[in-house]
Amino acid sequence: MNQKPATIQDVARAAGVSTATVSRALSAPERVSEKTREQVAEAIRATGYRLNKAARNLRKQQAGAVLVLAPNLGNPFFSQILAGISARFADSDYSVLVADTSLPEQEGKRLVDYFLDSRIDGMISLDGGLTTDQIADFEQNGVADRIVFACEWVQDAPYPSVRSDNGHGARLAIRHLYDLGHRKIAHVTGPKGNVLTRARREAVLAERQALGLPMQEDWIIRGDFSLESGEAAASQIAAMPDRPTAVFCASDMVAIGLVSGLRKVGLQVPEDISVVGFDDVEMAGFAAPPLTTIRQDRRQLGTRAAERLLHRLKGKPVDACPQIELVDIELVTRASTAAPATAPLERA
Amino acid sequence: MNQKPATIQDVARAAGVSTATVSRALSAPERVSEKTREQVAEAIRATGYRLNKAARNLRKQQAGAVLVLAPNLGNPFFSQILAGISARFADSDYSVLVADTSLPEQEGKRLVDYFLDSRIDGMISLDGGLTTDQIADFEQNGVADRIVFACEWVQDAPYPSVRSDNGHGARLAIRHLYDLGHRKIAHVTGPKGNVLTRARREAVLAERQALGLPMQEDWIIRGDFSLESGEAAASQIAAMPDRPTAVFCASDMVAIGLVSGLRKVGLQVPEDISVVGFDDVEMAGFAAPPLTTIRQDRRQLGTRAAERLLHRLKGKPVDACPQIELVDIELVTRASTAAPATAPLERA
DNA sequence: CGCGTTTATGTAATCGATTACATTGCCAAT
DNA sequence: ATTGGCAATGTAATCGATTACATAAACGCG
Repeated sequence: MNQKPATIQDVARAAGVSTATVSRALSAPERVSEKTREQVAEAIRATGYRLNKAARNLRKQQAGAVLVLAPNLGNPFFSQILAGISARFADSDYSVLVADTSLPEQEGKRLVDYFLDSRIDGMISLDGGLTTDQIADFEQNGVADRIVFACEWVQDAPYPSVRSDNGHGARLAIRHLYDLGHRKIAHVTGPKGNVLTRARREAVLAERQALGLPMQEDWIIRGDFSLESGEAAASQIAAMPDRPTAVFCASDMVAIGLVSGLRKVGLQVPEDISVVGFDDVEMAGFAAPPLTTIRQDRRQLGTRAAERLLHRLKGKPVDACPQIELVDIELVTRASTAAPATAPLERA
Repeated sequence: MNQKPATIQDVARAAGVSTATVSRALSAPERVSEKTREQVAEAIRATGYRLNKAARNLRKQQAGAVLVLAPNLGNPFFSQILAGISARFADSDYSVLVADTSLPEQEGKRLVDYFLDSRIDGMISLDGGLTTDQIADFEQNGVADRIVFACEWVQDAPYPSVRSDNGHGARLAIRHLYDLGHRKIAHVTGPKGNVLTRARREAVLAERQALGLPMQEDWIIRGDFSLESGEAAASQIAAMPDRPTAVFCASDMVAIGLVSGLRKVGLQVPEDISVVGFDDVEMAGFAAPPLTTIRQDRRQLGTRAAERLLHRLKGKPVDACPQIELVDIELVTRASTAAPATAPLERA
């Protein structure tokens, strides 16, 4: 019952036509007559034919797959974007491959090898931290125009990217805290060298300046988007002589870690300190207290990047779309922010 | 500067040998002489040759890829497993493809088509909820022996699976609560029909019985692993005339949602109710209060399933390994569980 | 009617590897 | 010297599609 799968030859024989006609009936139906088309359709049904993608790919000199490069698949933030990408490619002729740049197994490998081995036709990178070597590899091998960035991007490199308006998000956060009455606002950043870290930090600084808020060196605290770094930031903040009344975190994970850490040192959120996150991961609304945050539409980041890559792969002119596509971002107000407690002085 | 990539023909010419020899030098070095091997190596260096996987795959009648089927990529629980799988395949000749069964785009498609289109050689399913139609498809097309389940599995189907010892986990949870002094223990389950739901529920029932604990119909509450279902369970529990003093949840997400919901109705964890989760996602340790839970080694679930599939694909005898591989599980005690408050009666 | 054009289809080369089978040369055993 | 065996390599078929080019039939038009 388990024969060899039918090939296009078998179909051709069954339909009484040539393989060329079968191929055409499949990929360019308007080029064969109504009658033949039906015969072929019938023959396909009869034989249970399925096109062999490996054969097609070889002949068409393509790979039929795209790679999604994530800095850390274990992070739910990225998997949502992946889901969006996956959705967009689901009904295309491309398979979606994934690779994790944080994996030690990947260390030795050059990314461009995926292209050179004809395993992929294009790539969406969620990792803006590619090395200059890697970038150079892409240029040299002429695959640079089949790469799109989502969420993160590479500074000063000519790759199209789909991203959230990080500056706007950061400004919304600061503005929200300001409107609540906060003046002493700290910021826990992302990891060093990260483009998001930079975009958000710059916007925080600019907005604080614009609002005439006090700036203190140690109110900018280095984090790395992780829960742990948020918790670490909590002890730093608790130890400050001139303690901020609010903290804007570069990610929800940091914010949740921070809240957890603050609680451990006896500080309540939002009574003692207000906290704003970034991303609006599912968990944010269920944290204690529910987290005020900046929502990124992660799924849309994914689908739009996928869309963009598909265009590229179809050979659409490179300049048909803007290099940078911004996805809307919004403030979600929950219980982790409130007006600051009246200052001790005034209370006395 | 951007020539056509070198083929095996180019290498053969450069090395002054035939393509067959080049191929052998690459895939079976011991079959060519030392000298030739070096010539070929040199020619490869000189030409910058890279093997074309599409061509190899066509000839070898394989796809060079495996599919990971996830019920929901957006769920951090699955992405960790995916990371494990990805790691194991990183230095193999297989690419890792992902698909999300929750995607509406996938609806119409038959899973077996991935095999029939020669897009994949094997599959790891994290979804135990495949329909009997899908299973039948696999059998009929002779691909059933290239499928491995991880984490979840299909009841009564002969697929190998790597899973946690769910029963043991559930017993650990109940036992832990019992040891703290709890007697009225509720359980929020997973979704209907899910194998994990069943395994954990059965173990809960059995253990409660073994310990001689009171059983009440409504102390088994249907959930679906999600934050929302945990929150919903909270209101149900709050409304119970005879309220349990502890709840064991089928997932951490449920537990976190439950804690959040309980807080909203004025119940404190662990003072009023103790809560135990399942999975030990990163977040668990940072929840408020930090969550006592059953840790699953998700990464290992992934790597071991990958390992298993690789064996299958290498044509190793099907029965060389046990059908079911269990991964260790452990209780992680944190602050969401404590001894129950003294009963009102005794207190009076 | 005759010629150019269009439409439908067939023939066969092609993509780049692997591998069955053939060939060659060498060495040892008889 | 002959023969058998083995090691190293070459020749060419093969995987299953796509597509350039060729061909044949049908059609239009003066």
